[in-house]
Amino acid sequence: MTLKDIAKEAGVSISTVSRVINQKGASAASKEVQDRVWEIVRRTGYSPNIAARDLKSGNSTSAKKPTRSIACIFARTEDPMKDIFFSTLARGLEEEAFHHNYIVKHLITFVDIDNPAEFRHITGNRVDGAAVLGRCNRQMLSFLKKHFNNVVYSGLNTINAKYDQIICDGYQAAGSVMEKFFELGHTRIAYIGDTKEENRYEGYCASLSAKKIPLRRELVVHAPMTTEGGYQGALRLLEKSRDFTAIFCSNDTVAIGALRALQEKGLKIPGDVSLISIDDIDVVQYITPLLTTIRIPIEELGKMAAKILIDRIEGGHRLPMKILLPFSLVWRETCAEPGFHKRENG
Amino acid sequence: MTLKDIAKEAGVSISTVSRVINQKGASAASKEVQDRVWEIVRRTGYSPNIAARDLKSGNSTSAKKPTRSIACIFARTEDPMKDIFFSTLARGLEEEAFHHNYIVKHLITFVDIDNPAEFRHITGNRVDGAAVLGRCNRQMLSFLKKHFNNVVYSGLNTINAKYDQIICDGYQAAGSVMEKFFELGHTRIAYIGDTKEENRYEGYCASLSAKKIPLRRELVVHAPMTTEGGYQGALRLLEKSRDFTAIFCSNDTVAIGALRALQEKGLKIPGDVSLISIDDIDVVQYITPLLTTIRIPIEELGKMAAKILIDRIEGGHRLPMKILLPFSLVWRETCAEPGFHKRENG
DNA sequence: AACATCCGGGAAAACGTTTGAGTAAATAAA
DNA sequence: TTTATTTACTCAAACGTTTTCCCGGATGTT
Repeated sequence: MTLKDIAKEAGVSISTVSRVINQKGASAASKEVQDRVWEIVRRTGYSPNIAARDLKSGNSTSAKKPTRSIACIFARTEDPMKDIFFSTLARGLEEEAFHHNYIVKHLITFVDIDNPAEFRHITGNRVDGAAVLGRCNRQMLSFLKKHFNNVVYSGLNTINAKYDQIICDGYQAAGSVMEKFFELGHTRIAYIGDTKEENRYEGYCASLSAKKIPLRRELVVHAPMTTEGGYQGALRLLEKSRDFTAIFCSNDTVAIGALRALQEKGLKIPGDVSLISIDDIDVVQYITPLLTTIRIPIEELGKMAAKILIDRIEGGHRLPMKILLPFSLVWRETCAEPGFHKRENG
Repeated sequence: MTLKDIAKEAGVSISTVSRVINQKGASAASKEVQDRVWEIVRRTGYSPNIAARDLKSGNSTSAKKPTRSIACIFARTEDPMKDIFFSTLARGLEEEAFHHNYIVKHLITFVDIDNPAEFRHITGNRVDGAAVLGRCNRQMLSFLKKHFNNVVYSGLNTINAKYDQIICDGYQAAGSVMEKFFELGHTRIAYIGDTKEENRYEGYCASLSAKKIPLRRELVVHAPMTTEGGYQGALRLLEKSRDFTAIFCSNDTVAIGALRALQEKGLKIPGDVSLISIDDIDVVQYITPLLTTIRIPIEELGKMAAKILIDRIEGGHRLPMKILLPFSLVWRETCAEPGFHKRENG
């Protein structure tokens, strides 16, 4: 079904049909013609060819007419638990976008964010801007910038200063975690999580070095930031060394996995080992023991990302901006002073 | 940047540029011309206008040329925990689709699945078919059918037989839950969850009636299927009556919320009340007590949905098919015989 | 020498819209 | 009555591709 078909059937010109459908101005068409056209539209289930429409109205080129839609890009992990973080972020984004009358298109890369095939997938979309969530390398970023023009990053890592970024600083958050550990008297602190291009790991290292505590390789295990990663990571850690009183997990998901491994090995949390992580995703309130973690205002991060992206799209600002949202440690049950258990029992 | 611009700059015709870029056959162009064109393409960062391309190649109309992409449609809830179910389903879908060299576009409706504005959002996409997840009314379904032609539903509810559906029967699952309760000696069984157009509630009612147990209105509470819904639902249930020994929660998310409410009110699970739910989402293995629940093969559901949808797209079958995947009760810690505690202690 | 074949390349017709310019009739203003 | 204005349309030109048909020349075959 095309406008031509409708026009023929209604006995009017294509332009008339187009104008009826798009309600252009007052002198659209007579009531009679309008009714005839709409009847056909409804009966045949006609819906306009968006490619043609976009092509004509310039929606397809660089940035003539806005689409009032933004892309939300992130890489799907293999871990449902980890998706909670992204879901929450995405919800914030959607909510704020909706509030501005924007639509968000979810461009979820499946296999690999570096995969050129994924690029094609992403390129296929026409949006006014893109928000990229979680993790993103320079290559991807510059690609997105070139293609979508307006880009904002949201997550825990600081990225190249030429992009808008709304972040909760993982480096500083890690610092807070370590400081809390130090404050409680811990010095032998292990790390489980990603160690590559990861703010949080850098924060861990920096905190140790600021305290003149040497970094012990046997206390850091590189693991994917998933429950399985946390589980296996903790197991590997225990194999390498037991000489630690605290573990810093790079996120809640890792912590949840690690917790399970530790418990299976008969360790008491926080009796034998204290544990702090980062994120405060929704589920941590329902697991036992309740995770002591750094609260990231995830939904706010998403909302702010939408706000900044839309502001940029609409020309509100031109200079790249970096917005920092605050975090806070929420004290729950997985953390105590070293030797806490013994003293309590003795 | 358009083909015309490149053509002008390279001193060749538009057709030649197009051919070079699309690598058509052997007689594309001389090495010399190819190099010249590619140089300009790279330098200017040209990328083809997809609207024009789609329009021309018929990708925009009904179903001439396949896009090798499918839509994944579901309604975003306000609860991150509930999203786990959909994430898992979506991952299965993505994985299988990827395996068939299809791309999945995520069309997440935000506000309301019945909202016409959402329809526009969805209509904007060109895909070969659509998989709709979780919940879906007839109106939406027929709309999708009309627009996307190939539609498959996946979830726990049986839908109109004229659509492909790959489901895990919530009605029967509810029956299994109730049977288990009966087997353990429970007769006063409460229900928390959605009661409208919901298989699971129907299963609850049917099981009671099969056992000649009258349905007691004070033991069923209608609640949104979220943690908050489960929490509030359990609270309301306790206000209305305490005369029950077991609760059937319509999904894990509700169960997790309910569990919290019950524990806050000082009830022992499973000592004072037994609890069974449905889904077996990933997190239930990490909460305390471990949920006894019906295991739905969520990821399989997604995979099968992709498989069937793609088969239909490629003309593999024409008749609507209903595929049932098996479920199984996984026994964990929230369920026991009534009076279990007393006997154990005495 | 005559013929077919192949190869690099061009002209132009679509694809389904939107929209500015134009027109004939009806109505309003002079 | 004539002239302006509105109403209700139609025509046709774009938008940026892809693709079919064409052509001139080089090469190969009788």
